[in-house]
Amino acid sequence: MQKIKPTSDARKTGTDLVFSAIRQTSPTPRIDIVRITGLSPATVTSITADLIANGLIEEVPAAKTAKYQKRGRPRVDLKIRGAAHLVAGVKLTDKIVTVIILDFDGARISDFSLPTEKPIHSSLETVDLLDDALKQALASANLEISDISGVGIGIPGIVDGPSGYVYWSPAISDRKIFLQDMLIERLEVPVFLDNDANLVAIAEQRFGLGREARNFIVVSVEQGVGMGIVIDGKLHRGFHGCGAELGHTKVHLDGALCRCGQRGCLEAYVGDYALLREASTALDSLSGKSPDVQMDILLSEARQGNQLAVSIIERAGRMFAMGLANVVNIFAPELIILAGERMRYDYVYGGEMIAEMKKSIMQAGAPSPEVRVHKWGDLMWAMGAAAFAIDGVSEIALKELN
Amino acid sequence: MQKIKPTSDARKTGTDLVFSAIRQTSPTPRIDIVRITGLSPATVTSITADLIANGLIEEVPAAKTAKYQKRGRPRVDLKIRGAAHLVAGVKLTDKIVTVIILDFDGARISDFSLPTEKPIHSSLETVDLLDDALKQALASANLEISDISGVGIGIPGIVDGPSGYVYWSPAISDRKIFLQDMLIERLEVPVFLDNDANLVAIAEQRFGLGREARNFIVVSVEQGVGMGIVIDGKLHRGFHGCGAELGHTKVHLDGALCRCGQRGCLEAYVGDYALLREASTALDSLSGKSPDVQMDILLSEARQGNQLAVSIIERAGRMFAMGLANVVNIFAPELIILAGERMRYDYVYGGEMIAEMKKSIMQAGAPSPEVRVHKWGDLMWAMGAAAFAIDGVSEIALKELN
DNA sequence: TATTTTAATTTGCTAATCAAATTAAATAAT
DNA sequence: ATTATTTAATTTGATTAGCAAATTAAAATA
Repeated sequence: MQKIKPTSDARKTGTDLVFSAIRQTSPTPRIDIVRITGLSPATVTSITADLIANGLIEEVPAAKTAKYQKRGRPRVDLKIRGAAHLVAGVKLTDKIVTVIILDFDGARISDFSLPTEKPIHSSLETVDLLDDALKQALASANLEISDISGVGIGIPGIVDGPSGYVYWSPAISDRKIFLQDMLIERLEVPVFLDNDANLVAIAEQRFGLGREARNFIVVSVEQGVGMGIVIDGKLHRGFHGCGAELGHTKVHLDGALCRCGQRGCLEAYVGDYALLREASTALDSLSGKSPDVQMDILLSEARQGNQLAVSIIERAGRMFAMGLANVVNIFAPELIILAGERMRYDYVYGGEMIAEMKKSIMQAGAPSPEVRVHKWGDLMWAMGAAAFAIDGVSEIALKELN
Repeated sequence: MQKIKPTSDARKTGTDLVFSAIRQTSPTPRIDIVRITGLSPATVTSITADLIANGLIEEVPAAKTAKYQKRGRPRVDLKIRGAAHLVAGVKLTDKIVTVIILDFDGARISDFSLPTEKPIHSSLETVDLLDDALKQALASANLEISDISGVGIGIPGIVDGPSGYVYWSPAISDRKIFLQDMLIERLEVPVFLDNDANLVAIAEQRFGLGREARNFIVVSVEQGVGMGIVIDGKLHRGFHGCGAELGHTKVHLDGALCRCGQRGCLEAYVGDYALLREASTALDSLSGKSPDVQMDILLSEARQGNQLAVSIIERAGRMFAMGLANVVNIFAPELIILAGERMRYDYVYGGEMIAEMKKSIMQAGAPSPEVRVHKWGDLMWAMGAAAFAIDGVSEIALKELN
């Protein structure tokens, strides 16, 4: 006759609910938490007291900008207690290792970067490299490894996030490595590893434009085209844990050759090397220059109206629109975030591309997603890694909270 | 100091957990439910007693095929009590309305179909038509509408499942209609409306190949190409509630014209009309025949080795593979179910297509999804609608369980 | 100074759930 | 046949997450 509730692991406890509500709306009074979580005021009082006692959150006596509160007992805002933990976020690319140190509330403590000596390292060298970069970053901020509660690491390639297993990465010479385990052993702190594009999505969710959306995708362009998918507030990684491969989505049957060996991949039309491949046969001015310079030339030629350059860029934009439209047709997010640091990818982020994409969505009256461009600074990727670490550390902290 | 759990709506209560565990593993003893749900034996006893008392489940004294149980008190299997409720599933197409009646356990009670007089109806006529078909189906099984606890209805087009709002359907002349509300008013039973492809996915999840998977996609081919996505055991509908549009995924920039008005849609390469469009310019034998007959001719020509027919079919298969690979690259499901009734779509379901698709997935060592073909009978679509109704009725029943 | 208003806390209870002990129903061992 | 063993299910008694209702807190307004 009696009714029953479970204590199963997957389900969120009240404490988790409250904590993530606070994290989402940062300085927020208890009544708002009541509204967000649906818990009773009594319960919220009890839980928040517990969290404060454990140092995970704190009251900020300064009430919020008066706003709609005219009279009555003033609200007391709650926020994540930054001092509770420090985390590091590390981004590995072929050229540079970037490290950022954030407090538990996401405030930047310091950042650091270290150029790599060569583009590809073995897994052992990678561990050395990351260890080295982290230690230097800590030293420059007068910190020690023991001050850090967790390290998030984003690397390009095919990575199984939950297990920290790397199938393949363009920055690492060997394949199928348990990189997370190797790093945990070396660094002696909790390490959270994932594909870099996934981590950018987490950064958008925590600190960026994804704070209010529960279903969105983040497309990030660096060398390749990366994508992170957030469904129902949760990063979707697919069953093998590796997330999505927008760059290797096919946009043309038997199309252009991609560096992955397949044909017709989106990346083979919009990646730097793909553009230069076309441009080099048409623009003499490129010969002998480095790829970066070549790209600059191509883009400035296009801006100045060189028809050839324009047509190359335009086609890339249209292909990109097509790839994006496919994601929308399949997934129907409420929001698409185009996140990136480089202004030079104008052709990708431009209004024309977005218009083209919207034209390619099967609509028949259903609302189409909002598209927003987020031009982060160059620490975007490391921020994502750090955000991931904060998530991981939070989980541990809440579990230990007993 | 005290720890707190929520009663929020979204979260599953123990009763929900137990009920869905039983539904998934059908005749199953209590200890297995203990293992599946993680609840304690005491709790399972209590909850199942409650469910039995309310008539939603029942004990089946005949123990399971002895198997691994050597001695000890014999297990008592539990299953959904079929007699608890009856539901109807209705599938609307331009040619026919199919109705199936299932009991609460998914056993077929009867089925019925009614050809439509014209391919497109107004929304009011559609309500009449569905009402009529349902009533006739009930009559033929000696049932009345009051015997039915819910009706699931699958229609093609852009449908917001949760709200039962139809943006557009090829079978209905007017747009933007609150069809579910209209039907509830007319039929006076709970009505659950959704896109037909989504409902096939639910059927696979409940009765078919998706019973053991938590992340899978179901691709169903009828006139168009439909897809249902199940993520984490839940149907993914996207934020506008309309599910995925695989058929209007773009596989060619500025490609073939689709009946949706856009260019390069997958459907414009693999749909019947697309194949016939090509074939009619090349195969004289087609002229003057009806589309169905034309398709039969085309396919039999291809089987007999007519190179022209073969090349048309082959290209469609490759395009299909490309569209499917894109879904895999984006979603990474563990299982792809190709569900359909018609043998004639061999070219779609064939091993070559699957091989082609697997070649087009970005892998680098990550496991690729299993592909399974499920050739249902012609009641597949109605079964899906009925499965959806069972879900809906279950939810209501559990909520009322006080 | 009293009243109103809103936020937060306290108090006391309810119900979901579990741990541990017990009973049930079978097989295996003596 | 009787007893021991094994596994399934139930009962008993406690625990605790969470709520409703009452209370206190801290402000603005009358």
